[in-house]
Amino acid sequence: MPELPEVETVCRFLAKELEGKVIKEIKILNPKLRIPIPSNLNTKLKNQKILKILRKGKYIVFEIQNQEALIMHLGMSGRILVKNKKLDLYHKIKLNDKHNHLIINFENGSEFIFNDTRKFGLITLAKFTELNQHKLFSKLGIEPFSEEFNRKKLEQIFKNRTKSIKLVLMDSSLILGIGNIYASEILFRAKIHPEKPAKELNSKNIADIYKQSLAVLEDAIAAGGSTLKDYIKSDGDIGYFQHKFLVYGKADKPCSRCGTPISRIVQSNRSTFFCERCQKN
DNA sequence: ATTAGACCCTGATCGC
DNA sequence: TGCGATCAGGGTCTAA
Repeated sequence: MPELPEVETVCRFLAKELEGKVIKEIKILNPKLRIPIPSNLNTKLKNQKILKILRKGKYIVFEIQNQEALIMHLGMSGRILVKNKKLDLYHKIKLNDKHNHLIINFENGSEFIFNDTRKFGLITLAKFTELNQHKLFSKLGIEPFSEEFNRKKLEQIFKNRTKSIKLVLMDSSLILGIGNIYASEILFRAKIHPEKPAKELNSKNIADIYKQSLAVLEDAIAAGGSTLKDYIKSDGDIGYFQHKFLVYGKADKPCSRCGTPISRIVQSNRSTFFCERCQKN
């Protein structure tokens, strides 16, 4: 379920909590995920220090002292729990342990748990220096928070593309990190119809999409960050954050801008929410 | 090459 | 209470 902002928030928390920490032991409870968890994880990573934790699209990458890269993806239902003695005192909300896939114990007593009900997530290993050539990363699109992401580049991506703009925004081989929720939110704020073929957008539309993409993602990260504090105090779970959305999940509710009931349609098996009246472009 | 749709898996919820 | 249909914020594979 997490999109770029949620993964970013998780990454920041993990970085704060685990960078510089040394892995004591990794236990694989259930290797069955989108890619099976490699059985040699513990052998490869035991007694190794975590140098850095970073985000690539919706992937989380742990740079390990021995130049291995531990790669994780949360899929739809993946959640991460970090517990240490202090947090454990406050630990109230329990995940269903049945879906714990992996536990990492650290030398300082912290415990990291990867939990994924639907098993669409993944945990795997790669060489850190060869990350960009890795099968998972080699054909990824542009990162919204990078120099590459600008109006010109968007224009280029949209040009000659018959695909609907909503599906283009969600296509991770073109643009990274925008998922089903934020695609709807961005188009609402940019006042563009989700089924509009990308190539039909004019330069004003493109400028709006550029601006609103960044704004929506930044807002969500900010919201995640502020939520995080409270989350950690009461619970080690850093998987889910509830943001307030303008259109997502609001079918039949009045549009916040004009009062027209929000529409729900299906594009490529995914729900899209939009306002027929506001999003005519 | 590009696109829409089926599919992977489990659980919650809704209508009958 | 039970049952089926539908839905859920991910990506990948395939057929056209």
